[in-house]
Amino acid sequence: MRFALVDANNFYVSCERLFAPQLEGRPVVILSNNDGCAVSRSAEAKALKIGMGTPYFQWQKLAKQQGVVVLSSNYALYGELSARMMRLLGTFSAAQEIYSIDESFLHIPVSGKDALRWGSTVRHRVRKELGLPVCVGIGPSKTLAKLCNHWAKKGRVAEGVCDWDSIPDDQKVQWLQDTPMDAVWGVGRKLGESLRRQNIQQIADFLRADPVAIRQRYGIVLARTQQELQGISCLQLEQIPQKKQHIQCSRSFGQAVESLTDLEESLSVHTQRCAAKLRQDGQKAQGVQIQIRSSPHRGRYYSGVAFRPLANPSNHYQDLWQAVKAALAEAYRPGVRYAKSGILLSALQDVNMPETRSLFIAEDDAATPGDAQKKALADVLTLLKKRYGKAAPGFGVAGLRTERAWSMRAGNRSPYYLNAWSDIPVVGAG
DNA sequence: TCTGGGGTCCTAGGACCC
DNA sequence: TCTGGGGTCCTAGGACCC
Repeated sequence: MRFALVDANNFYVSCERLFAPQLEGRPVVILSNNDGCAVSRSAEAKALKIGMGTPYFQWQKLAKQQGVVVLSSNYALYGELSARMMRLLGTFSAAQEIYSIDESFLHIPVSGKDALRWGSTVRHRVRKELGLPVCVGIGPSKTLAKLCNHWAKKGRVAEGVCDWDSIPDDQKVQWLQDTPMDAVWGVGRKLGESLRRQNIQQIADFLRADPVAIRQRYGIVLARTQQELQGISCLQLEQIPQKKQHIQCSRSFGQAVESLTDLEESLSVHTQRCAAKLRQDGQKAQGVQIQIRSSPHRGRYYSGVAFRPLANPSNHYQDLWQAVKAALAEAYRPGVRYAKSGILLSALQDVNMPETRSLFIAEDDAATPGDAQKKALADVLTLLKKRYGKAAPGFGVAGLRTERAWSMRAGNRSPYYLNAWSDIPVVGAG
């Protein structure tokens, strides 16, 4: 069995260019939430040495001088285009794993040298039907498919398709000799540094290293990576998305806040998003953790974390909110300039599994709404959300004010081309 | 002035048990 | 002076991914 990894080229930038063709050939950078750091860069922007994940203020001047187009991120747009791309990719193979917003692993449905032609077809159809540029890496393991995709993106092969089995042997030796370890899937900055200290610089060094020593020093994960690079497949395609073990929602504030009220508002919004994610995943939570913290980059750092178990497993806002409020009271310290708040739901369980309920809470207490009523209300709110988006009603302290001190900054967001009639471009309107 | 968000997995260390 | 061994469970923190 061989694997393909199909990965879009600077996906967010490519999405923006679809609707703004004048951005072709120009340096373009997409910023993270709050216009914080660079998360997607066109080839031209990479050439200007604007690093992935670097804070905007560090290269703002350069961007201005060089005429870089800087955009806030528009996740509604990227999400919709991602869904279309994944649907199309799914038609090329019986087995697909959606690995990230812009990547899919696929089983290759053809054998031998036909793989190259198959990859080329995939690439051309995605380009033609969706307008998105992608590269295809093909190999006998997921890690080698990833590596070949990396080489394809670096332009080492013609046509953006790189097949491990089609690389001439002498070339393979050469590439393994000149590709550094941190290009490998699963090897980041720290591991890369540590390996370098062990005199393992390039992939070829790593392939020569003693597997027992690797297993002992670095653990099972890297030992597996070594096997995968040798063409022994250890990682299977995960076609059915696993249920999540944690669900979290957090956001940095547009500007620092100090008041309990502001923190409550933001946490209430996170609680509603978390509850929606939980129901979407078909799960209930048994515990809630909140975190409020100041900026780690300035002044004295404060991080307040508090946990509350839920009396009964739940996926309803009303129950979660009780726990969140209690946790907030514990974690809050006055006088701190808070930069971020977040919620983490843990001990999740399938809604269909039998649950252990509290002995001490009367199930038929008429004073509190029962689960059926909460569910009915949640369903209605979900529908309204779908129809009216941000304008839909929500619970409690959230949604009272539309302009909040803590709202995100998004100075230059593109229109919702695919989600709002009013934002659809009109051909010929200039 | 200004530094994202949401996941996973692994390991170390402490509490506790017999 | 000298203070066991082996197991489980939980949590915190680190590293990685995109």
